[in-house]
Amino acid sequence: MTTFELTPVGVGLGVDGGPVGSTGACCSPLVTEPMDAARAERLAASFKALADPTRLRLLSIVAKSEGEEACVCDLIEPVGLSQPTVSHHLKILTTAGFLERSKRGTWAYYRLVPGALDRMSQLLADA
Amino acid sequence: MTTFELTPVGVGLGVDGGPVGSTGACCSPLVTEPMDAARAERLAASFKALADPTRLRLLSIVAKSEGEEACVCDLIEPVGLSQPTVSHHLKILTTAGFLERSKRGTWAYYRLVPGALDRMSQLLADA
DNA sequence: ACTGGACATCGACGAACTTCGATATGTCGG
DNA sequence: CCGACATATCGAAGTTCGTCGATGTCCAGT
Repeated sequence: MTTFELTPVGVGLGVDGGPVGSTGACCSPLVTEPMDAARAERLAASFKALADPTRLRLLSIVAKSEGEEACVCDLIEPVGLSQPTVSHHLKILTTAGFLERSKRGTWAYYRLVPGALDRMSQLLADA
Repeated sequence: MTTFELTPVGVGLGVDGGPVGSTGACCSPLVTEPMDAARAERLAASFKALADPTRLRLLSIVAKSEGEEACVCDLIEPVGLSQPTVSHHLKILTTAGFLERSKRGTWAYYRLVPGALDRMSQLLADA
């Protein structure tokens, strides 16, 4: 597992419409800088955390829960998967910076990290 | 391959802060509807197309290219992968609705589909 | 202390993904 | 028509991912 990134970092796709030296037909050699591999890797890790239907549903359920938080037991039945699997997905979302965990008593409550999704939104908008 | 979706469809994560019948401690049985499986599947498919560093770099390069379009030969060298691999990624991005292809002569030119990324941005913002 | 419950971790299996070389398709110039 | 080139498609190999059952850990009652 390529170890998901800690937090979604803000970076655009890097558009600026700057004129590039136009070669006649094709294959102009200078694209200056596209998007460095490291940045692409981090961004992809964030999107990867969102690239699963179960995880999107988990985010949705947490978001619409009272107090904007939900414990694992609230999440197992709606998604229809085993408890270890749900726990696994929640860990991925937490490691990626979209959820935060707070344990109270026997239960573990998950809630949305305030600006996380908005930051991803901004990334795509700036593209 | 789970056949990527045709176009990113607009759907929010479904937040509305509505009060749910509060059971005493935990595990309230009624979450009404989180996000139907089909919607989650489509959204996840779109994110999956963005969940790869190479594809993000391809989008970036295309976006900052002159005329906002680039042929495959422009893309192979920057990402440092084989031509079949680049072609493969471009197909995924095209099938997902982020790129469109137009063949002129021997070359295939790819450009961003106008509202595609913005639509994804909106999805996350509405969450 | 012991039992029961909530959650996390581990190990394993099948499916999906990324990548490549080889090959097919299609286009232009001679 | 033929050879050179730009892309796409086709297996195949290696890796990653999603899922589960079994197990470990921690907390609250009795």
